Amino acid sequence: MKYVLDRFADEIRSAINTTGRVPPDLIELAEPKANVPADLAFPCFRAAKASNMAPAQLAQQLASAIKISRDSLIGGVEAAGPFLNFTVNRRQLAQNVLAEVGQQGQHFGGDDLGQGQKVVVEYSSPNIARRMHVGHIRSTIIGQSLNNILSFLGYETISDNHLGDYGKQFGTLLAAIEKFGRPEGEGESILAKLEEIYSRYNRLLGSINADDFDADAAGADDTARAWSLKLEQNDPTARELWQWMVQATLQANQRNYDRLAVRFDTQHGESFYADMLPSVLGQVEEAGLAEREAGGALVVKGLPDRNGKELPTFLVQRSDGATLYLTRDIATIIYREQTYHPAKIVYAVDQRQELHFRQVFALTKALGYARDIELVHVPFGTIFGPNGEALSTRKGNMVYLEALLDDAVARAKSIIEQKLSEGKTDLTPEQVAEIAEQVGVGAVIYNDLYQDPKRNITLDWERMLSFEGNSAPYLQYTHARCRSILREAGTLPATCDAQLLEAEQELAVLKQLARFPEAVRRAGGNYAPYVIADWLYTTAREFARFYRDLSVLKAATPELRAARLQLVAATAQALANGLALLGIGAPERM
RNA sequence: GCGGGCGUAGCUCAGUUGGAUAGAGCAUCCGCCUUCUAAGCGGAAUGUCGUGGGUUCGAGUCCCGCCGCCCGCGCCA
Repeated sequence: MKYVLDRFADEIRSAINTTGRVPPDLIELAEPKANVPADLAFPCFRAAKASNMAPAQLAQQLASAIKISRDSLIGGVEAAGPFLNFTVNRRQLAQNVLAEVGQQGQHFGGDDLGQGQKVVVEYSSPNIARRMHVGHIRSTIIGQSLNNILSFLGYETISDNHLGDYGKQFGTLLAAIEKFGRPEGEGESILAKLEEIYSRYNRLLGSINADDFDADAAGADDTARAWSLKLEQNDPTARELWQWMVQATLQANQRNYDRLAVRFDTQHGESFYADMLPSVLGQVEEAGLAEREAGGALVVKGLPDRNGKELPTFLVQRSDGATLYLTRDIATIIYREQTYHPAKIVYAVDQRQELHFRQVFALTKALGYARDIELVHVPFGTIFGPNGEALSTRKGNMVYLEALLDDAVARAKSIIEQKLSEGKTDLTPEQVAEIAEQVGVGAVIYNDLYQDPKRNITLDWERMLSFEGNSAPYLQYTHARCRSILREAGTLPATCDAQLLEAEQELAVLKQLARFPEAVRRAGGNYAPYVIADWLYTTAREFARFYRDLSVLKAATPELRAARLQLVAATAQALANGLALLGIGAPERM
């Protein structure tokens, strides 16, 4: 899809090309630094070298050779040393941007580049019978945003919550329920109780490490093993209890998902693929990719990754015959290939799984599957406690998602109430509650999306719940200010003369709006929601300057007022679109 | 040991396939609410871009070495 800045760049390339002085493959455009009074530049170094000329000389020649028609998007061209600088035609830009936002509304910024292609996005993936904690927040928030962005780019996305509902911890859980009784309650409290009896049972086994399942339960407890076996053999009692745990977990998590605007198309847990495992193992062995060791384990050695590097040895089957999650991940890819035929499968999963995914992807491809599927692991860093210490249930410093959201919302509420008492805003109690929810939750989401996901995060409550500067509330506030002006104005004029928007502040906002589509494409291409966050923040700042200097409602003429109102409406729309891609709400007032 | 990630202002981070004077927020200091919401705006101050080489017209960005921090490397997920 071509937006106004795309056409602007096309026109420039074509104009340079028409001069016949630059080979087409050397026409590369770059965005000038902020201090340069130009919108797009052609650095002439390479082209000059090719034609044995000084760069500045070529720039000069090109500048005089290029002719600009009256209705062109190019407003001007000028040589600045070795750079050929182009400025956009302000009037054309204003008209085009306002028309694009006006016509496309909530679709402005979207694209059709993913048309006809499916993408499976796997994220969140919490464990059954456990509360969602900081470890799941990132996957959930980043994954949902990626899903939104890819969908906005025209891909048909299938969001999948790959629940941890399989594995040996369920034997222990069933044994724990048998011993301590089935917990009662509602929502997360029931999960908290399950965690409690689980770790109590683990302590019985002599394990204190209940947090990351590395307890070596071998030989420790026959009961847990027996339950594990029963579950695998579809024993009715075991199945019923397991089913109940799954349901209780889904129900509790759903509340968090609703608050975070997280939606799944499917929630197939690992157990969903259980039937496929024997076949996968058979294929691995048949293909000669793995060796059966004396103990019975099936081991893959020396498998090259996509760069030809040898991967460390890994197991696809334990010596006791059980499968591993790597095996299940392969089955999952095969299922997705056969069911959806996706162009990509995107995993929003912890950075520490990097090797795991290289192994999964390599073995899957080696088996002949997913040949046409781009398998993408989008890794993110770890969240540490305020002092940089690791968070764990064991240490008692774990941060749970629901509590975190509640904290943020409470904080937002008290700030709104303060504004109310200062007479700075006027809201009903219902509105206060609703806005506090959007603002508080938005702050938490934004804290996770405003930077490159690869970075680790050290929790800092002050910053996380900061409502100033580069934060979700600031963006929401800017949106609310726009809406406030539009409310005061009453009806929005149907048409306006966009050419009246000639002030620098207006132009800066218009340019920023025009950059949104490219920001969305870059966010999608790099699996980087922070690109959207960056764009939102810059847009809000530009709008704040406009807001400070130029009155909309008291504009000098009715025509100018109408044009500015359209600009405000477009800004509000674009901000709302960007926030939606991050999963953040845009309240009408604050 | 091998592999992955990170290193930019006191703190938290941006910095497109190499391009023009390295940018924000927070914190600090100084200003701005009779005027569309001050969750805002303006100004001041803050940098051997971890380090040493190399590539070239040009390197925070690419290549190599080194240092520091985090993580991963068969029977957990």
